[in-house]
Amino acid sequence: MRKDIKIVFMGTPEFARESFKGLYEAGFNIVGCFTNPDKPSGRGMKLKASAVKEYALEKEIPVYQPKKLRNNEEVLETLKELKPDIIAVVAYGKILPKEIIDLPKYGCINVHGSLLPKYRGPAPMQWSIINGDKVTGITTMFMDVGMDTGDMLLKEELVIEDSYNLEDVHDRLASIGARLLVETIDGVVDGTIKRIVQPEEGTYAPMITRETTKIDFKKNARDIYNFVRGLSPFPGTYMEMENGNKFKVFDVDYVVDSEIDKTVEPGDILLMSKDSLYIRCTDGYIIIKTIQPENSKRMDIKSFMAGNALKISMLDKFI
RNA sequence: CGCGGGGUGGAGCAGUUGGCAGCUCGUCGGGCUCAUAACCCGAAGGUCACAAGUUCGAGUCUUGUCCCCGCAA
Repeated sequence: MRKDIKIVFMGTPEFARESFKGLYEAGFNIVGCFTNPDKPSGRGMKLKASAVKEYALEKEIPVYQPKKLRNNEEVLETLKELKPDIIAVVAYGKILPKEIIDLPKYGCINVHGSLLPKYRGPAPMQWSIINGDKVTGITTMFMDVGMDTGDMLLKEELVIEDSYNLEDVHDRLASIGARLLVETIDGVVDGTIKRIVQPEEGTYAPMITRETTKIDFKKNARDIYNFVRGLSPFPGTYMEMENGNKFKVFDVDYVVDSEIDKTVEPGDILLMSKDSLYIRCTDGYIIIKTIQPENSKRMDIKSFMAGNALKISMLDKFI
């Protein structure tokens, strides 16, 4: 009976909340949840609770928000008192020390947003889209002390449609993850699941930083397209003009054109009209569809060109 | 009191040292005839967020209030 299985859940953002919700609705006995401390965010820097905390409060599950886990006696004591059979970890944002990993009877189970051993690390979904992968998925695994290197349990693939952006992939993987986590725990408890050792070699998906979200027009059209959708709608990408103006870009189309005017260089404006803006890249051009000027909100290109056309001229160049 | 931007006709914006409220688009009507991004003419539509103040006169200056947004997390 699921009700007899005591679970401690650890997670922070929305992606984790889906799994949390999945476990709760599946009827497991969730005895507590760990999530990152409330952080100042939004306008006015007011403290904001994580998505997981909000859900926990709603379901009246005890919440713990330690700043650190390593060498933290209090956390260890708390966990020993909770006596979890399983600790389920989804996008928690902290590395678990060995003494916690070894604590639960059945171990610690993690949901990861890629087909391991590809894309270990913090941003698997983003990089799989950016790299133009056709397929990604969810892997559940037993945690070990490494970064997403534990023994794998269940996998499920997701086809990345050409039209998907990060939000599409994120939402789909979040719900697959929730379902797979429940299946995994069922399987681990009744012993019907077998663990698969990961190959040593894998790839790593590093954190996305602000600096890595700039569009480089010296790349191919298809790569830029993947780059933009892999980072939309959050955190978004941006393009920068020679004069320092920056524009966030959330949605683009692309055209590969070998006949393209060679007098126009990558980064140059190929064409602008009342409702369009085409920018040259290496093997074609990028059609801007959704844009956001600095200090303004995002808008479709038509609205943008209606009011901001004077701020951009054909002579401007994106760098 | 984290930093910053803004509230002007349906949308996006401009509005200089305070002096009749504009632009691009859309809408409606008409013409042309079909335009490799952009055809032409005309019309409707605004208590310039709200309140008070300074002034002969405030979208524009001062003060207060409400609302919205970006960065950063």
